[in-house]
Amino acid sequence: MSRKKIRDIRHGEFIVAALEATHKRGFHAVTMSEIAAEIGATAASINYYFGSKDQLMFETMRHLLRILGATHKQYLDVALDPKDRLRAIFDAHFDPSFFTPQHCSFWVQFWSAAPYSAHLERLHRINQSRVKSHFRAELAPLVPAPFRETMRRILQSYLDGVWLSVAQADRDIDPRHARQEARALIELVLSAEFGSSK
Amino acid sequence: MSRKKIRDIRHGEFIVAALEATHKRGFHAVTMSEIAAEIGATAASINYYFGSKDQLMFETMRHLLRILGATHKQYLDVALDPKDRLRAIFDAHFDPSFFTPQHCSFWVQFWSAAPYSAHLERLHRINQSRVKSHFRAELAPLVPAPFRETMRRILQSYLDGVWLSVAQADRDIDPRHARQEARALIELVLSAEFGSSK
DNA sequence: AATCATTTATTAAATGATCATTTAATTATT
DNA sequence: AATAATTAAATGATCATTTAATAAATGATT
Repeated sequence: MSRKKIRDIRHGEFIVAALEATHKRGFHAVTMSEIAAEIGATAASINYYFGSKDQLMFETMRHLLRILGATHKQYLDVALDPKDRLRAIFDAHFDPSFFTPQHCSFWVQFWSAAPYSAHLERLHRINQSRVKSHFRAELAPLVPAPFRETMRRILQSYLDGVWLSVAQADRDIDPRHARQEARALIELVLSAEFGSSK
Repeated sequence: MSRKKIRDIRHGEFIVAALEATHKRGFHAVTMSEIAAEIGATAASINYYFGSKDQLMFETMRHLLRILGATHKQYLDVALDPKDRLRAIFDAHFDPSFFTPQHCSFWVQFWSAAPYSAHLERLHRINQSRVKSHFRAELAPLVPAPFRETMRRILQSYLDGVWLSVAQADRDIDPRHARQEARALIELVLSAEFGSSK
């Protein structure tokens, strides 16, 4: 049980450190030493555990993706109807454990760095299409096919835009408020009169 | 008339070069030499004209902000009613001259860099509040006060989200399509039954 | 026009700073 | 004793920026 302990502990600690230090100094500006200092360690130890700075950033992003996926799953499991399932996507993204300046900030910087790194881009693509196909699936019973893609893009762009704004706000954001507005948008989208339906 | 010519020509050339090179290599990764090479010049000449790399990036962003502001103004000038004026904001952001991978890409990277540079943040804040107050003004005659801010945030987040997606798409985006979807969202927002109105 | 002095543009090479990464040694665990 | 964890110091690469020199344009004076 204690065979892998230290390695796993450090792994987690450095990921938290990377999130915190990156939020403070920026994805590119942040140095190995700053990240290490966050937990009173030294730059060399990051390489001991992760091999390189890029790998650490990669693992940190993967960590966020895992949290997001798991949180989403939790909400899905208790969703009762299609509308609930659609809400679950937003609820996951706006979960208090996730909807923080640190996370949104790292995420936005990851977005902007992804096109320039094969590894990051792969992660980004995987998540993007995961979210996309969930949106499509949940919208299917709610919106007629001809309007579905437009509605999906509206919802998905909105979602990204909200994270962007949190990454840039100094003030802390209230997750409940974000959810409330997301629900308003969902109502709007679903209340639309899609030509044929009226 | 030819007193300032060379200086002005180079100024413009280097800004175009910065946009192009940044799109290719990324905001932070791009080097002075790469930018200069874009127009067959040398890194030192950038400092001759701009003083520093930071200044060049700053001026490049200011250039984009000016274009956006001017384009918006053009659309406003021909808008006939409140709904047209609201559309003008989207039309400007999705103008073919502006809605390109280069521009959106630079813009997204600027967003992510802004919180870490006093200069950039100032630019960002100025533009953000300019757009915000336009949205507010145009929505005023169209949406009852209690819902206005929510609708504004929905529209503005959507707008940012679309640019984000363009920055990440390899394929070229069709400005007409973007406008069409923006109009769909506007219709949605304006067709909402705001409690009291029905 | 022609000459030369002055200012403006441009560059190649030098400078110096900053980092990620490596290495080689030290300390802690098992 | 053997392995794992940690670090201080060395290495080497990459850049932005400076410097010092050269080339090009300008313009004043014959």
